[in-house]
Amino acid sequence: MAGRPRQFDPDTAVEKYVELFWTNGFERTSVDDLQTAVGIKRGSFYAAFGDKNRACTLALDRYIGTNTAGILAVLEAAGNPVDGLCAFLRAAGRFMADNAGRGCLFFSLCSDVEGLPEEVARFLRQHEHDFFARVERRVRDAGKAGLLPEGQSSAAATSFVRAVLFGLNGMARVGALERSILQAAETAATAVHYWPQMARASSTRRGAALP
Amino acid sequence: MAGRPRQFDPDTAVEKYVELFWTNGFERTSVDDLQTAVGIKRGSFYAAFGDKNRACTLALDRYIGTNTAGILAVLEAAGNPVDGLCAFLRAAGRFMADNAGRGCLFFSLCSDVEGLPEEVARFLRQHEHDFFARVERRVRDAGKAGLLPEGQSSAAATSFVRAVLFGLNGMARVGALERSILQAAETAATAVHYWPQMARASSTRRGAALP
DNA sequence: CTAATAGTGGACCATATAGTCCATAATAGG
DNA sequence: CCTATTATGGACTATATGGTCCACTATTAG
Repeated sequence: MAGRPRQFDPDTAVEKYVELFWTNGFERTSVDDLQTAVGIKRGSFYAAFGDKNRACTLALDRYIGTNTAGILAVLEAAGNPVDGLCAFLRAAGRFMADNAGRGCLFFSLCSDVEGLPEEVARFLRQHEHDFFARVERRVRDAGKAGLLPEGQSSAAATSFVRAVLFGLNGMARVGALERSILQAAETAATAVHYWPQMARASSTRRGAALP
Repeated sequence: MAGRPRQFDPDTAVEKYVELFWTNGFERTSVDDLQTAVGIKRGSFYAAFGDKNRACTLALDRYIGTNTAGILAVLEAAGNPVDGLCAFLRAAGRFMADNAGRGCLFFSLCSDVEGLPEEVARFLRQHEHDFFARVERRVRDAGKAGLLPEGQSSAAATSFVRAVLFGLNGMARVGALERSILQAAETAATAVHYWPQMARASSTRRGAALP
């Protein structure tokens, strides 16, 4: 097969795209930005990547393969599921603190999924589902070991973890201090650690029962 | 003072702006949307509101005066600070669950503050600061009563609450189930309830100490 | 050397956007 | 009634955007 060889490396291009989408979000990253970051022109960009949505999806995929996968590895590394969850929350805190101002590309795009093109949105929803399925697996293990708050489903406990992760991301994005982010993660981890000692409902509770 | 009378009510216009910015965010709400929602033309819009940034700030101010203030009232209503914090978290959960897909206008804009025009960003930062100052006041009260996790600063505990709130918002925006959001809030509230019984560091901890 | 193939630059297009301008219309005070 | 004053419609501008097109160029297989 003949043809003129590409004059840029699509792989390192995607790396730059990760950076752009991460720092500026989907809408505020223009095709122009994508071109100039790689030093190519429109023709080359569209030939290589199809369109902005695909470029974003590729960037996301790359991002997940590096950063997100790394955090999930922490979740699954520890022998004890509760230790895994705690280490996971702390690692997430560390990560968010290290990315003050922008947080996590994956969670940030997820938080804005309603406003994204369907193609990107589908990709995100799929991966968000998979991500928390892995969290829930770990939480279920904790449940089998009797380490969840009394009477609480693993779905409920997973929801808490999900909220904390989205929350740490939000904090990073509002520009919270590194220390605040780490403290929040730490407090969440401590709570998880104490799950086995928590009863589900307290006498002062107001809300209705939640299975 | 003479002059042609306005043919629309700026107050109800702002109400519609709240709805628009809340549902679509800042960028995805165009000046055109703002016009047509009120049934006015460009001249009238700019004469009445100045520009898009001011319209957004007005909408935010209105939103805070109704929704945000309402939630803060829950925080401060209960006699016991811990009960206040728990009720506050549950109320936030309820609110987010009731606003699946869009969450809270205030927190959502905060989470995107880096990408907003400076005028709006300043307004947001100011109010975010005030908001959590009020939370922290309540947390400090809890601290005085010895109700924080052992050795944990009120700043740290406040950060946790902050993360949970941003997290509930994120969950609402990813389209989490109503039940998941409520469960997350409930689990967080339970954790707060158990603060007095938590020691700060556990033997299995890894992270460095955080004052 | 030649032809088929694939990449490149950059002009071009349609559309959307925030914001300006101004002639016209509707008031209230004199 | 007249005039100063304010609001209105809507044309207009400048700019940015995602995306298409195509003549041109650099390859390699034969």
